[in-house]
Amino acid sequence: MLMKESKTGYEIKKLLEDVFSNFYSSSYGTIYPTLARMEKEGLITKENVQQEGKPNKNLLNITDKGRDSFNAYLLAPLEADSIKKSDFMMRLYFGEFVGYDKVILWLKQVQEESQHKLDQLLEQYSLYKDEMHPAQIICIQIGIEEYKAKLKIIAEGLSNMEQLVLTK
Amino acid sequence: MLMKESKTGYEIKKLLEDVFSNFYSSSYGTIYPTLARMEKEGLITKENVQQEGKPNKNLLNITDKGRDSFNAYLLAPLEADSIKKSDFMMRLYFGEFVGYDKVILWLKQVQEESQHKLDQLLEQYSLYKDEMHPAQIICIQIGIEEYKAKLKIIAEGLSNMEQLVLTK
DNA sequence: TCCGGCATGTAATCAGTTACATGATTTC
DNA sequence: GAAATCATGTAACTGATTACATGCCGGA
Repeated sequence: MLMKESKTGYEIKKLLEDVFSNFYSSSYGTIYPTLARMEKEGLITKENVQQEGKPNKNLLNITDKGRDSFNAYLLAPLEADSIKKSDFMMRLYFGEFVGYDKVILWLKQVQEESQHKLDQLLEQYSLYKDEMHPAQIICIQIGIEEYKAKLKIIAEGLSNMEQLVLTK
Repeated sequence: MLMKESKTGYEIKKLLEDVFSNFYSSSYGTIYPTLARMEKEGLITKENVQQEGKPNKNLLNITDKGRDSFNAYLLAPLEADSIKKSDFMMRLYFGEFVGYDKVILWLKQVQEESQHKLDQLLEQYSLYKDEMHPAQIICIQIGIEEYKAKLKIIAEGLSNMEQLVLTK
């Protein structure tokens, strides 16, 4: 994230919560210790910047060693994705042990959340697609289409379930 | 998993690797300690079964207290999904720092893996769909359609990328 | 002969979250 | 007056992975 311009830990956190939130998670408890380790290893340097009305900040700059390390990472073999643990999917799997009404509730809840996530991605896409690299476009499109697919099945499942409730 | 019939820790592990692998991960290092804790809490009982030619096994049975606990879980609010960390998506996001050829390599690799996962899900679906509960069908269909969506974008992305390589 | 399957379990390690502490400023 | 934003960081805890130990059987 520092390849193009320097950032603070706080800004990195916001980026992770925003664009990266679809395939990465984090918290201050990992970010700041990692940053400290990276400084110790000479991958980044900290530059203290005084501010008025706001707390001082540490602007992080990437070093040449840091650039080398990042490039080496990009050339290294792809790491396997870690599985997303989904309580929703788990419950669907055990849906036979609850009533249809409960399953419908779960579906509606996840439908709403997924729609919200999709809307966010679509907005990001329309805002930035002109300045995005082709690979980034693929990245965001995968997110978009995965949510659309999920929402499609949820909608179909809901109408089937609601039919089942009526005919019972 | 014990609601319908008793199982061993080993069988639970296999199930987690198989059907549940799309939305849950695990290892012996979590399974056996969890099982031990559940026995201590009175949610399950262990029944030692002698076997010939094979090591003895501990058949796990759910208790009434265990059933109550499971039902209480199903009635409790849905827990948020934990994010899937994806090295592939992360690299796509930073694709501008490598050549198109490298991005194409990543895409092809994930294409193959995803196709394999999709084939597995489709096979499971065709084998068991007649005996599956409607909610389970939704669960497996979400997995199937998500992989299809991912593969669709990867295929589109690949042909765009290959075009870009040629015209450069 | 070696590998995979059956079967249970532990120990060391690593990674991650949550909650806190601090404190000024701006917005509702 | 409360809450959110800016901003950095730590400590305690929880959770998970990895690798190992054990050992027999059947098949390539």
